[in-house]
Amino acid sequence: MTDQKLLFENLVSELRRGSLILSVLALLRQPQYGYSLISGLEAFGIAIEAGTLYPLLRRLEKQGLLSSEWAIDQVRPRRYYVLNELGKQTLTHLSDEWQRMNKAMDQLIQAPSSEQGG
Amino acid sequence: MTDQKLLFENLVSELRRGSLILSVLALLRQPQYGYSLISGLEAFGIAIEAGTLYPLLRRLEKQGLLSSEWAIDQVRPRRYYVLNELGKQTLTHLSDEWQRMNKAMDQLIQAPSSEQGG
DNA sequence: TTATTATACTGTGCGTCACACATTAATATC
DNA sequence: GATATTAATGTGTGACGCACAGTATAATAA
Repeated sequence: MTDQKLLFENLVSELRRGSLILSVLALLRQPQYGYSLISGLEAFGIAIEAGTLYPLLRRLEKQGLLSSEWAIDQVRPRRYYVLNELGKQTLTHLSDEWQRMNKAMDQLIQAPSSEQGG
Repeated sequence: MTDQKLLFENLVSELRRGSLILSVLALLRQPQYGYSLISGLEAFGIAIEAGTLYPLLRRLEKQGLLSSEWAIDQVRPRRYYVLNELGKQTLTHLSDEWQRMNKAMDQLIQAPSSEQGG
């Protein structure tokens, strides 16, 4: 891979970074286990590494946004995560913030350069 | 500040993080100096710390997306930054990626929870 | 004379992502 | 029956980048 491609990949990583948590929270309105989250997000075109997701889930649980439990009555043992009350509130707040940022970014990107600066 | 507020601020930071570079690049289609970027972004509702911006500008220049020069013929010496060719291309690519992510996030957030999982 | 605004910069700490790795078992393939 | 792939969950380390708290200077405004 060329330097420029590496640079661009890096910038995209950084861009994606912020939205990771929000997308995970959004999916977790319904109970999900790690592996299903990965494929679920991928179906939406959002890539997340297992080594990123699992620590993230633990962190979010530690911060009190999720609760989790093992389901052993399935083909394979799975640990299900789901939003709790604080998690739902946080999702709402973060969504609002996202929408807000979104409008700002749209204006910024689509604003003709000539109207900037000055 | 309460723990929960701190937590939320932290999550918002993380959310904002990805879009910082994109918004800076977008403004830099026109020559800008650091301080004008800060106020310019603030006018769009995007907060960025001076201690975040200046290292970012230097990094982007080092990565070959910007060029900069001092303007000493003004009331105060200012260092102007502007996108170069690679920077413009990068901005285009990142914007596309942003739009893509955006659609995905919209679907994720607005999708009724009942259609998820399973 | 003091406070505020304008302007640029640095150093350090902390949080978080990505990558590589480890582990186990159910399927699918040969 | 042996081998590969998929399903599933984790850990440890490195590197990167933001935020915060500073430093510094000078032009304005009070």
